[in-house]
Amino acid sequence: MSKKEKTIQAPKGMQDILPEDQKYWRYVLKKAENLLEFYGFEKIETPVLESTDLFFRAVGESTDIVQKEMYTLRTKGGDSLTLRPEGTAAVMRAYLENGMNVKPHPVKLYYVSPMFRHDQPQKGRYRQFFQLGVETVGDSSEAVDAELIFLAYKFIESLGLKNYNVHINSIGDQSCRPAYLKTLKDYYKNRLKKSCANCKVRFKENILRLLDCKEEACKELSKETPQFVDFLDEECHAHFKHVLEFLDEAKVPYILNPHLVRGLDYYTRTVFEILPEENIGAQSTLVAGGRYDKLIELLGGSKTPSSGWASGIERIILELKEKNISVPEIKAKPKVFLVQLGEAAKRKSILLFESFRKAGVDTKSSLGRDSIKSQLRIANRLEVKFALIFGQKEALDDTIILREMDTGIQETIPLEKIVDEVKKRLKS
RNA sequence: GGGGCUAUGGUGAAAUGGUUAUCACAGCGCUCUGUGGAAGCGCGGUCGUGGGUUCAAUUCCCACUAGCCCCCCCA
Repeated sequence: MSKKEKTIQAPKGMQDILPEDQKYWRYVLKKAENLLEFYGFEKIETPVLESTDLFFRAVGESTDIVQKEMYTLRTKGGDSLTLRPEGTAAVMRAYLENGMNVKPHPVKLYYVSPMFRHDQPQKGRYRQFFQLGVETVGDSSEAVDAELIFLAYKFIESLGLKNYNVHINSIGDQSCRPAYLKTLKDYYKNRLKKSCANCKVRFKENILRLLDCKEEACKELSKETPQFVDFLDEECHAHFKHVLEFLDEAKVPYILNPHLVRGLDYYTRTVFEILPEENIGAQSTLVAGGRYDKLIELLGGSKTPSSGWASGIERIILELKEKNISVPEIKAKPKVFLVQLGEAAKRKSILLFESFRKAGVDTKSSLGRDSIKSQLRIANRLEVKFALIFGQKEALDDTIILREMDTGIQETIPLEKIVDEVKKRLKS
């Protein structure tokens, strides 16, 4: 008695994308591609693994992503590599490494790639998930931010999703942020005992994060918080103002959200998210992004102000399904089914089938089956228009029976004419 | 890292502390090596894993694992 082997499951939080779901993926990717290519973005792929150091430097050591969510492994040679938790850092590394800084700027790039974060899986959140990322590198203009936000919004809209808002804020830059952080510190100093344990840590490590804490007590506190807009220096303020003016012009609905900050350290100035009107929980964010003027310098490049966003594909697809948005089917229904009987016919069937492929006629067959009954049953289930019956007799005298499935009318046709005959009848 | 719910053929469900675990759908095979949509019959589960309670566990208890969901956080 042989024992059955235990079956193996996919790792926690990782899922198969099954054939029946492919139509959603193709739909979303096609929409994104069409839109972005038109706007001059070029596709880039980077390795799944990067030096761990890249994310330490780019994403920030104090962030949750780096502190507790990275899949890090050591190579036999002793290097520390990490499955990328996000795309921007890797793409900027590729930008520098491949000398894209000599290209005309801005360099506009996009990618659709799997990202990996070791956190608790739940709705719309997986340990391996695909991100569509879009980056405009080397342009500090407010128009770039506005265009990116516009594109993000158009992307959502083009999918058929309605009632989404852009939430937007500015978190300043190196010159004005310190003053704001100091004010924030002063504000919280006396009130810290009212806030949650996490926020007490954040107070020391990343005080900006106090603003978007979801704890009730902290929410209360942050209502009264001095707002960053009032502390932006002249340049940042003008930049932000102009972004908003562009958005007004482009008719992108936005909501100023002074509590919007980002979980990654590299952001400066503009930050934004796209959320459904009815649900503003963290995991319903469909797109998030912002400007990162200092990132490339952090990675050893020269001053290259840039901006971008990312969108979780699984989340988008979940949303499409929830909103009952229909997407086109991928596979056309086959038109013809080839039924074969007997060894000789079966052998000849291979090339016959191929001649239908060459002629562009969508054909199916089941060479493994022998009985005419079971083959016709499949033909029927596939709802083909014609069945071709190719038996011993036909194989011998080079003919084939063409059966119209609806009527059951059959006709014997010379083998060399069958492809043309089927094509002709499919047209009429 | 914390919490809630769940785990029975491929799928969806049922029942049960005690011979052979039930049903529907799907799959495959046969009735049917020359004609489909129908019908009939058959095949397929060591009841997630490990331990405990018990004469006896798929059933009760515990742990683990996984799934779903929530907090945290992110896309």
